[in-house]
Amino acid sequence: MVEPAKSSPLSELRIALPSLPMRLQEVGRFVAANDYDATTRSMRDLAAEAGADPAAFTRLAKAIGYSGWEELRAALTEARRPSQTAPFSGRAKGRRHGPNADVALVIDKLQAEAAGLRRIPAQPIAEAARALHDAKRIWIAGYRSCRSVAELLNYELRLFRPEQVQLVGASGPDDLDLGAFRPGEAVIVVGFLPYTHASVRVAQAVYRTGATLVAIADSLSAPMAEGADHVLLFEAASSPGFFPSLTGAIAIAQSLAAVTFSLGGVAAKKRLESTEARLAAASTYVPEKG
Amino acid sequence: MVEPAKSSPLSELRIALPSLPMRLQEVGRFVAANDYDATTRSMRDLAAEAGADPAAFTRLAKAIGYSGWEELRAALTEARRPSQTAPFSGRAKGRRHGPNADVALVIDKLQAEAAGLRRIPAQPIAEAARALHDAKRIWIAGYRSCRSVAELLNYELRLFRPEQVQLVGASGPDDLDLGAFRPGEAVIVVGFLPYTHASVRVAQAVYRTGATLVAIADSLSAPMAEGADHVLLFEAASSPGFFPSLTGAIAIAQSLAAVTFSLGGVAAKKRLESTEARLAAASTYVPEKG
DNA sequence: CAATCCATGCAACAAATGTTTCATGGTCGA
DNA sequence: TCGACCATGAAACATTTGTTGCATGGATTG
Repeated sequence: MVEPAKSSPLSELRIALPSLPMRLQEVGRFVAANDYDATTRSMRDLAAEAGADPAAFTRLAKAIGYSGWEELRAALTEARRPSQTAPFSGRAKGRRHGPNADVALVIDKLQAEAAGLRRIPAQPIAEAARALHDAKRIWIAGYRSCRSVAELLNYELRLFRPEQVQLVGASGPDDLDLGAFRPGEAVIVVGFLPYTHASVRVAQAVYRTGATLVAIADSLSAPMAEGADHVLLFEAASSPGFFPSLTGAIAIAQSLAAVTFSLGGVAAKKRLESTEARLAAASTYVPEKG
Repeated sequence: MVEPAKSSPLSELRIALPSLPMRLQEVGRFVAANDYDATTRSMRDLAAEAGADPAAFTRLAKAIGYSGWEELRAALTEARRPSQTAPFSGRAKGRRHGPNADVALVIDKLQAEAAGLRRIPAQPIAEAARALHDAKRIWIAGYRSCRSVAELLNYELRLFRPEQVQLVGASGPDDLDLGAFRPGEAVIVVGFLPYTHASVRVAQAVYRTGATLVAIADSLSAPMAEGADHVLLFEAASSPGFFPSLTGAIAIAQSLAAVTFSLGGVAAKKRLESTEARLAAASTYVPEKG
């Protein structure tokens, strides 16, 4: 038999799963679903919880190419090892090539992003959320790669404030919306270096019209951050790679939405529930299986 | 003696550390620094690596108030369990009101997201990137809140592979694209609970057509993950709040793009540079000052 | 200086672990 | 229908696990 290219034990398991005997499939699914317990608890413990025979675990491991459960579990624990102390990162740093160089790159990147998240100031987010809560209407603008952030924010806010949240440029050219800002409304602009002209134009329009400006940016000196009422900073360049990191911006956006929702109290909750009910009625989602 | 408030076993360990015998301090520091290995490997193994006596571990555990090493390890294991709420969210939940409640919510959320990022397995991402690199064409699908992830991925990949990357449903109804998948092409599907019918349909179409399926999902048992060639897992429910977290998915998407780019070598680099040059010529961006 | 205490390594212990073997029951093909 | 085959559970196996008792050696105290 030709040995397939080595990969994550979990995916090995998953691809071999359909061709296995029924009981081993059950056990295999259990392992895949509880892989953390698989690495930490004992075989007999797992067997008891899965309602299966201990021997089934050994057999499963052998069926997918390991010498036994012990070896499978060792592979799982290595695969689950947190990125900060990853097995190869130390060695791989010496030689920047080879099969592990890619893994090292991913590990570095995730590690840097996690560190960047911890440096995001929390207080400004809470304050901005209050501003959003008080706003009669919320506009959201973001261009190019920042558009994903803007759309996410738009999506989540609309879940519980559907009529009052709107993407800039959603229903026509941006310029039409730029004149529609009013005092008492809030405008969120997302952007980082290099800054698009479009986002700067939005910021200037907000300034002119007297609306409240919330900037999500990578620097205090960003064009859309100047004169903003709330500036929420994240680190776009903190991680290796060739694109600015957006994880910080996404985390800010989601925190912002979460706090705004929590400020909304029972009214927001009711709104969210009715939205969810409508989506369920339209059978947008696959029903959960027991 | 008054028992201090129960907290993480690691912090219990740290505060008790200075008052311990020298050898137990060594061992304690070793455990604190390698707590992942402490939960997965055996006491004797750790002793060998730390250059200490196995018994020292039992003694250490007893010295800080546990019945033995086994109980200490169980506590460490529980503390490390993924998908749990942030360590100090318990405290924040106590006082859910007051002016700082919002800030606490944000801090909890960011902290949890950062922890979640570290638990993302790196290896599958590197493998999936290789699959993308080898693919003749790349399709990307994501619906509702996951659309932002899909669009970001689409944006970044198109920076250096413009003709070969495409959003499913970008140029018409989804159904047209579903029949266009071919073997040798790759399709990325992003989704988490609750899963949309649309994303599942895409996954099924991929399966039918023999293309390579890369799933970015929150669970191995997600409908689009079954039968996928690569499954990239993130924790959507790891952070407090009312909405699944997308930071993990974004981080995965960006890592995926970064590695794929790095695999592309000089050709990808040239492509990226020419794209940037075109954007600059169209004066999309505000020129940098200073 | 002597007596004591305590930290520390070693070795033996019982318990629990992963593995293997064997008997059983079911399924498929001739 | 019979035979071969395989999946499956129960029990026995050797190994490894965490623990504890004991001897040693250095530090502390009177």
